[in-house]
Amino acid sequence: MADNIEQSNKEQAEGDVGEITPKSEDFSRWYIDVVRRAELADYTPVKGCMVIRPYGYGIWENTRDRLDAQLKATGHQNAYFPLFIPEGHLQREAEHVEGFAPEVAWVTHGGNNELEERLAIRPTSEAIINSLYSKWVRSWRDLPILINQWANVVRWEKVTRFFLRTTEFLWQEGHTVHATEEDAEEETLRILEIYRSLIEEDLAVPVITGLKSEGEKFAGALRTYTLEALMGDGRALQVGTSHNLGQNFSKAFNIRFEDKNQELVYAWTTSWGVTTRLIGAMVMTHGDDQGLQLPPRVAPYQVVIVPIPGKQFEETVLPAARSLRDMLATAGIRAHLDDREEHTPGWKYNEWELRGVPLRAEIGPRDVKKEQAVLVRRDNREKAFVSLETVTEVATEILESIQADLFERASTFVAANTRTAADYDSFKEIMDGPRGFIEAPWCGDEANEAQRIQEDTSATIRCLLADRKPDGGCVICGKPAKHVAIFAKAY
RNA sequence: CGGGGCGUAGCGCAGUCCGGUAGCGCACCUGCUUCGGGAGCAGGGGGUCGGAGGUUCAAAUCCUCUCGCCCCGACCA
Repeated sequence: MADNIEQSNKEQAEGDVGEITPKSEDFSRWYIDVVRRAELADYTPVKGCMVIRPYGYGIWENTRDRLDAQLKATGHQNAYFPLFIPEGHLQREAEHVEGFAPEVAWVTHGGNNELEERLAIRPTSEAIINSLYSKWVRSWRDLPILINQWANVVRWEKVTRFFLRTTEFLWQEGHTVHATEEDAEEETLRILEIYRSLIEEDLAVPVITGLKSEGEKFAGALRTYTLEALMGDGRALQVGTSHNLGQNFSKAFNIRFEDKNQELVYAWTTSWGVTTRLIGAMVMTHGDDQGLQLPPRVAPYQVVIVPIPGKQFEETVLPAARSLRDMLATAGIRAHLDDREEHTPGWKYNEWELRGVPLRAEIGPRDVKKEQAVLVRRDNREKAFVSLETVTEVATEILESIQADLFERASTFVAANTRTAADYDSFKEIMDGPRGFIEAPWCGDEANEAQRIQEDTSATIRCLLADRKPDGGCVICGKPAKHVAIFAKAY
């Protein structure tokens, strides 16, 4: 007993570093520790709902701005639809209601009066948006309609986790209407590619893209395309979906138009979304035992400047640090000067590494004399002494290099954890061991085979590789395979 | 929603078995000295022990109920 107390006192005496559980010891705890210590999010008095704190929200704003620009560039416009959906509207598409029913939150009263018709708090907006589209679409000349909405949605989840699954979350949802099936399919794939570039190039999170199986597709969709990322604990995380809804919703909501042949026909619709879950994916992909690691393109601060105190601090070092900040800002770099007097430089180094700032600039009395700054990378701690004359160019280059290296490192991990399984025994062995992605041929039998594999191994079909032809028999039953599937245990 | 664990100062915990005026480290406040990898000394402030009932002269501690969080399983971005 005395030993335990001594032990715990010793650990405490070593400082705050121990506040983050090592990644290898307990991945889930590590994730929660990083999210809280980096001040991305915190718990609230509302069960299942988190607050996204300014630093975390800054990441979301940068992510959002990048995606928004891409959507605008491809002809989409933003709009805003009601938070409430009348119950009758939600029920118009049968599969859709059934899919979402268990997780809808209902408004039953306005003030003290019970409502005649309950209002759903949107779990997604197909129902409300498509009902309006039916008013707006008359002629082929009205198409396509390309609308996106940035909004919050609510899904009554039983188990929640910061960013990955919360009762309320932020997202964008695009809803488009097209004249032909080909146009709708083209839109669905165009968005998939925009998502891929956002997630891989801006968030530096590698993904596998593909088609959802019938059992996993969006409720009411004809086809669902997905982007799947692999987390450090060997589990897959769906980070975006793009749905070709076919004519299911246009029929349910009566979206018809007169085509060039003067025929009244149903339109083709799509919907697609990414959420604040992207932040969780990024944390888990790049973080380490020191804490968070942010890709420069979405980091709220790309460079943090830590001035080193000494004699004549106010007269020499501090002005130099301010001027460095201004130079970086002028060059378009998001730079933050940490001029707090209550912390030592060493403390600040640790703090900003924990918060994932990609690049640190130190400037002290010696640097002022030499007219230089010291640049230190968060990812590998590589140090560079750089003349103030070229510091913005060098910093820009290093940030680009960090962006590329983060993606590279993550890709190496995914490649090392993507395995093929020739037979069911080796499949089970992988899922018992390191998990990760398993690529294997699959016969397409949902009811029996896909369920069996989940019961046996807890893996599910994450996606079907659209451009790959299977050779050999189904990994589960041995019957002729129809698809090459990616299996994994999902979040 | 089932199984397990945890709620004591901002954070991490001890104290609970065996009831008796709530403690430690870090953080915070004041002052001085410091500052190139989580500074030192001195002084100081802060807690309805998750919540509600109950037992008792007396409850963080015992009993009942309840809420929240975490982990593992079944459903979802």
